[in-house]
Amino acid sequence: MGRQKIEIKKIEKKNNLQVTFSKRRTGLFKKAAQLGALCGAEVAVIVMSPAKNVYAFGNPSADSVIDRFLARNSSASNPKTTPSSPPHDVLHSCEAVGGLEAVKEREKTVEESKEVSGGGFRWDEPIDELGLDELEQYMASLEVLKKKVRTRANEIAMAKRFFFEFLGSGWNCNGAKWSLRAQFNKFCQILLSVLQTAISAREFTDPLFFALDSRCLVLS
Amino acid sequence: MGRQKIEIKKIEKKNNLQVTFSKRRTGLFKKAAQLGALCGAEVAVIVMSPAKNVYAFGNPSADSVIDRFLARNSSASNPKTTPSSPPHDVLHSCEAVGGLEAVKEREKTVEESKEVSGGGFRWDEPIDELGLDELEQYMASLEVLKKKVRTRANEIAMAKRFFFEFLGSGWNCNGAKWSLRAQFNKFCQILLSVLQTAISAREFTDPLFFALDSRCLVLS
DNA sequence: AACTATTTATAAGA
DNA sequence: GTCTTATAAATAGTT
Repeated sequence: MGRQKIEIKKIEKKNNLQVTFSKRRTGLFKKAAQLGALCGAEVAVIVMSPAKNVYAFGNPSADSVIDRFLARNSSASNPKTTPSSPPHDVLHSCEAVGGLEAVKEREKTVEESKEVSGGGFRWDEPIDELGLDELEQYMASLEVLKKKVRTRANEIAMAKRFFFEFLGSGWNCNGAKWSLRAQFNKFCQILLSVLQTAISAREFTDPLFFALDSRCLVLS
Repeated sequence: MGRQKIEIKKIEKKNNLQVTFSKRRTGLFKKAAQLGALCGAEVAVIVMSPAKNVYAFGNPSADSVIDRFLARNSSASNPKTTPSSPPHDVLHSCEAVGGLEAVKEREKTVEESKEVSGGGFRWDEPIDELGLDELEQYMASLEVLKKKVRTRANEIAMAKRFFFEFLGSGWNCNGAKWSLRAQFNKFCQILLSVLQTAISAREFTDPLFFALDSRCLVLS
């Protein structure tokens, strides 16, 4: 929102970063204050700069809000987060989000990206019976997948970095078995992080969640 | 910022309030995500509606930022609770740091909830050198984690189903090795689906994506 | 849940 | 840091 549009990615010029950090931190606090004033909501915002300076805003106070937040998260009863939404509601909401055309469009896109991303690698193939040779083949297909992902034209920046960070490490190790385990470990980390971030970042009325949800039902 | 200017004071019409709360909460989270992405800052935002529903955003996670915030505040250094020159409406609701006892109490709570989530299972522990016995132990801890997740109070409906679908299958198989591979395979499927769905379903200006993005950089 | 007229935030420049 | 200004982004009211 200024003289020109900027991409939302890490600002490289340190001078710019400092200025933007200040301006946007101020803006964020202002928005938080307005939300509190307009809606009678309790709000806490904590910001740590890259240099680890801490800034906080709270209405009525950061502490009180954090206090309640933590209390709620460790208490036994939590009305908002009780597991009560039936699958049928979920499906309904999912469809309502985009409309039928949008859903079909999305399905097409998913199909396409499956084909492009897959690179001949069968994600759903059982690997329990594979020997070492086959495991090496398995890893080779992952290599192909890696290349395909690398060249996929419409891969957006985020997904790209996500994949590249993952694919770029732990690949050139000694044995397939080692890689498998290492990869398993890494997947655990990543998935857990994805979930934690998602849980803390979004409402559960979010389309993405419904999509994930039905996806998982299919996968299970 | 709309059809007409509004005063920043409590909205009386309940219908309006609900709508504005939703819109502005979303906007606030988005701003927070952008600040995190642009400046590499850690950000946590907690919002409680008048009806006491809790919404949180965190980069890398609300808990981690709160954790650091409390740690810093209890170590007697001076946090910059009030940034250099905020507008008056912000200033008056910026707050001073709370008492030491309350902080310690909270830290305990944080530790507890960490333990509950982890179930004694170390996600970041290398598993490359483990023998079969240890793998069985490994799986046993996953069983514990499974139980803990099952009973964790603040697990929301979606995340619960997501986890349960995953944890509920392929668990009671013959050997740890089989399970490892099966789990790896399943993780591949799920993660890929998560990404594909996310990629096709959402804009990349979405807060979740920024959150995921910085998360991944940390993980790599 | 979309749309759009406006207001507000802010990127770049002084 | 401050102030200014052109532009991008958020959003109040509307359908």
